[in-house]
Amino acid sequence: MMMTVSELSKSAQVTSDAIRHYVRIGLLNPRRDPHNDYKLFNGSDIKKVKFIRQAKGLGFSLNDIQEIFRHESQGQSPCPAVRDIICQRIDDNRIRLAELNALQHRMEEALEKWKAMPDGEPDGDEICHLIETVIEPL
Amino acid sequence: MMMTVSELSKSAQVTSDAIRHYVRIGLLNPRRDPHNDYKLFNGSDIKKVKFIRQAKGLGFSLNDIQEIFRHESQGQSPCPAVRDIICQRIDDNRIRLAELNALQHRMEEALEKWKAMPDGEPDGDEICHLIETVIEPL
DNA sequence: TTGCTCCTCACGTCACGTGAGGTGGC
DNA sequence: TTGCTCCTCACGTCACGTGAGGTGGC
Repeated sequence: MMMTVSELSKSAQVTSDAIRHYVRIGLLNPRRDPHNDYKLFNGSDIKKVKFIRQAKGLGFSLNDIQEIFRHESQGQSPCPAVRDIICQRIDDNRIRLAELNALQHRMEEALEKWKAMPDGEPDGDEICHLIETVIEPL
Repeated sequence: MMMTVSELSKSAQVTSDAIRHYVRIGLLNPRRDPHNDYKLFNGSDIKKVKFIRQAKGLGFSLNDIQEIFRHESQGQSPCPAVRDIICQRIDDNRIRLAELNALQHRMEEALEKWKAMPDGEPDGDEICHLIETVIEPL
């Protein structure tokens, strides 16, 4: 049951370009049709791509996933690394969320403040008074 | 009052690499010392870099800022474009925040669930049962 | 011959950071 | 000569998307 790029992409619900990308970086290693050099995937590749989707949905990067696959191919349990990585991603994302929330507040406050302000014409002194009147985040 | 890269970077509170990057993409156009080819900035460049910092803090990209500078150099008010851009960024960021919040919940739920689960050894069937037992986001 | 899918480069994205290799002034 | 700052490439980051130019099978 060998399949081509587009067949795999349909089975696993990702784009063909994503599949090609995964091959490029070594996440998938399909055999080749000796006649036309087409990539040939098997059932294990479907499982891998579905796994990639799940792991990405949990915040794992393709590099993280590479490492999980390496553990597996060496007969080691990836689970300890997986627990470590997700803890790191949770912390990272908490910081990211705080930053983006702060940004959202700054943007909304600015927009509100600007409602009462006219557009300014360039006067050689200010670049854009709307932006320059906003209090700095730091 | 001409200044070098590092002098400007100190006055404007950004790294020298950032200054060099802004020159590279044309946000700044310093004169050159004919003797040693050093970049020479003036007072207007300090104002520009400070403006860049403020605009970035409000969610504007360097491309957005390029456009604001273009308006200004053509004697047009950048304000209408600035209002449009920030509305777009507010909407974009709202979506991004919702995504990252959902991701945070998924990650925290997974970590919680995994506390009651043992590490698994590779069995040729599963890649990592921790990840594979998590419900998919879609 | 026409369509469809497949292939491989190679560049673009965003805002820098980071070597590598070399220069001018004290 | 030694240190310090400056300079210009040019690559790396993250996960693909997007042409460009070409091939095999119906």
